[in-house]
Amino acid sequence: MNRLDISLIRDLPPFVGMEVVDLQNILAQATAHRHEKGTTIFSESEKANYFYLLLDGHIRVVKINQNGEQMIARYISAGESYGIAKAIGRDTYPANAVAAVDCLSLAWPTKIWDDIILQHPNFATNSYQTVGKRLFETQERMLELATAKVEQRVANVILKLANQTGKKTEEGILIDFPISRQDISEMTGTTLHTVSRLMSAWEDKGWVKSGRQKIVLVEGHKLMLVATNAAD
Amino acid sequence: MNRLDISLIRDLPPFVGMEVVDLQNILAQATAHRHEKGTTIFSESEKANYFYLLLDGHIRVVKINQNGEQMIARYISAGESYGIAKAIGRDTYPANAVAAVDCLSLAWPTKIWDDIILQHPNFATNSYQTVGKRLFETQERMLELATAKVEQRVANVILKLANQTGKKTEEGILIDFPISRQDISEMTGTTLHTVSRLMSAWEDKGWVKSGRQKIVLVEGHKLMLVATNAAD
DNA sequence: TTTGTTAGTTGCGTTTGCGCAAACTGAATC
DNA sequence: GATTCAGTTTGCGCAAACGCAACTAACAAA
Repeated sequence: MNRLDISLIRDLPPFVGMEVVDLQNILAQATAHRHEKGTTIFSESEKANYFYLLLDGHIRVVKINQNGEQMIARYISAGESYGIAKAIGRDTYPANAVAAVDCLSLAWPTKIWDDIILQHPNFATNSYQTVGKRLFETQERMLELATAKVEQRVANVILKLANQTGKKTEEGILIDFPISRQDISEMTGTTLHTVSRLMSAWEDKGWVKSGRQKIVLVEGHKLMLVATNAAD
Repeated sequence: MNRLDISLIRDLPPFVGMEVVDLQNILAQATAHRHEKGTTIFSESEKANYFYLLLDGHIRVVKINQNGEQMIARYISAGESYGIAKAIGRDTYPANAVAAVDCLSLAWPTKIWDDIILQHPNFATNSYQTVGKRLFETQERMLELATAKVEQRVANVILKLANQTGKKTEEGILIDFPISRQDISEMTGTTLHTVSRLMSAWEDKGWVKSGRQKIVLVEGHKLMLVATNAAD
């Protein structure tokens, strides 16, 4: 196994302020994993043997119901930890994780979680904060799902994605990983058809440019108006 | 101020296995609060000066959007802690808490949170587990909101409430606090009209008995079929 | 007892968004 | 270059659920 360099993690939130020795110690227990685009990294209710830190790529966190209908709970971006079942007092994963593109992660055995938490209070604090933030965001999304119209929800999701993972280009802000109409629909609780219709309409107005699994946000403020219910 | 008796909390999950001295110490720092039905205990984004343990009653956790539309995020039952902003790495409350009936709580100043966590690992574990469970449940509800029909969602909510807070009576299982059609609609992302229509239909079939802010579940298995999409 | 208030019911028309189906497009593969 | 396939677009009809409005029922306060 290769020696991993502490520069990989040194500047990430969970590790700031840690001694070099500690970082080396933590890294020594990690293994690097490559996940090909489309691969399932872990599944819901599976035994949580590892917890992960995403170094590069994008991961889709997905919940599936009995009928096979699914919803994208969130996207994980580089620098974020995931699969941290222990942080939520579980020993199984609460959802499925799928690589949205080719990904690179560090993985630690879950059995060393307690040690790490104990020895690195900063890491602990950060983990619980992450969980807290996710709970808060999920509640916000639920409120939106319950009160906002499809149009607003779709506009909102595009704005959020552009904000989080957007790359400036000549045309506008490009969402930096392949994302389909189906994906958007699974984030907003609607159908790909409805998403397609909405996006076509916005494209006609010049607010977005989009193609196959590609979305470029051109006039963010216009979508903002849609998201905040400009109808009234 | 009255001396509080450790029997109040001794048997609750966060405190099991704690020494009597520790319990007394913790209790000595708590104050008892009475919250009249309908009172707002705290509001979203308000500074989290206290965290609470509900001794008696039921609390509604509510999120409100810009248009004043609201959604009930969850109900807190006796024995549960709430307002534990620190456990999710915040210093403001993430939602509003309203007493659904007259309530009795213990309150601790948030500034002693870190001490308690440090000195009582069991309390810490339990808190994080609580947060984790709430995250999981919220995600499940979001999935349901996104994929299930109104009818199923309403059926599900009634079943859950009956399960969690149900009291056996001659007629069936009574949901043990006043709950209106409006409340149900705010838990399921629909309107009180639709809830009323559904409940009337179920009442006609004899599956539930309901009145003013009262719901009795008569034939749970029938509602179960509705909840799990018996349509197909 | 009367009056006011809050909760619940129900009919009717409307709208949003779904479901189905068919066609189209661009990228990858052979 | 032909073929295949996944992703996308779009038309059309329909149903679920909403919104409005009017009315009724239960409870509380005067």
